Amino acid sequence: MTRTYKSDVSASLHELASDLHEVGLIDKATMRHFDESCLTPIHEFTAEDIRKLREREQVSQTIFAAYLNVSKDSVSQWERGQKQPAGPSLKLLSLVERKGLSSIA
Amino acid sequence: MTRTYKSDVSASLHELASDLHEVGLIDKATMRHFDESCLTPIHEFTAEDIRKLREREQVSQTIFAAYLNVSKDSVSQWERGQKQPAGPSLKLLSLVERKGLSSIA
DNA sequence: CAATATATAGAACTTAGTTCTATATATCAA
DNA sequence: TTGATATATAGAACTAAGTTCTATATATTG
Repeated sequence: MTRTYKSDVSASLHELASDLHEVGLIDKATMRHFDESCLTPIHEFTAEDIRKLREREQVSQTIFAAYLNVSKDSVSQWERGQKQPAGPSLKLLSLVERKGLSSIA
Repeated sequence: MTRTYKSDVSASLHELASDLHEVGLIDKATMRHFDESCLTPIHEFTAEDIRKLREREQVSQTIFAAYLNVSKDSVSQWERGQKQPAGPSLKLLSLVERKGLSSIA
């Protein structure tokens, strides 16, 4: 199964870098840049994007909201372009986009 | 590797329930209750909890913040009890707690 | 010494996220 | 048919999360 390959590699790489850091072979700045370069870049989501994403996962706004731990009204507002998801919400939407709803169950 | 077993099961179960729903064998209400019962319950995090969690992952506030897609100041405020993480932030903290930082890379 | 990483502290600001009510359909069971 | 529920839109009002900024302090590193 290749589905979790990426995160396992990330975990291993981080552990290696972390160990190298502890032993003093790489400094904190390098460690920081390493970590940040590992992070999947996060993009904006249009109202349309969000609705498509939710429909791809075949769930109602209520269920989608429950997965993200936000209110159903928030999801509704996102999909109508009345509110823009920010910070941590964008992160969760990115995770769902890349790894599916069940990855954040 | 057992690390992703849980989410694979979740995915499969959701797909099965989803198919049963499409075929009309279970209604939307049941589908909703099914999905919500699948979600890992989310609890509050004290300032201490968050600091411990971050230290377990061996990263600075800055890096931790980058993973969650929040500002470093927010993490600092959480750890000092000045602000309480809410909704989507709590969800991300729960994911990190259960599956590790790399699971949300 | 100078520069950077890390973390605390506090203040001011913006707006995301919540909650509430109302409206409208569709589905489903009695 | 009727009543109850699921789903979704709409708008208003409120709270506080999250952001950004500045200042301070310490430790580390070139």
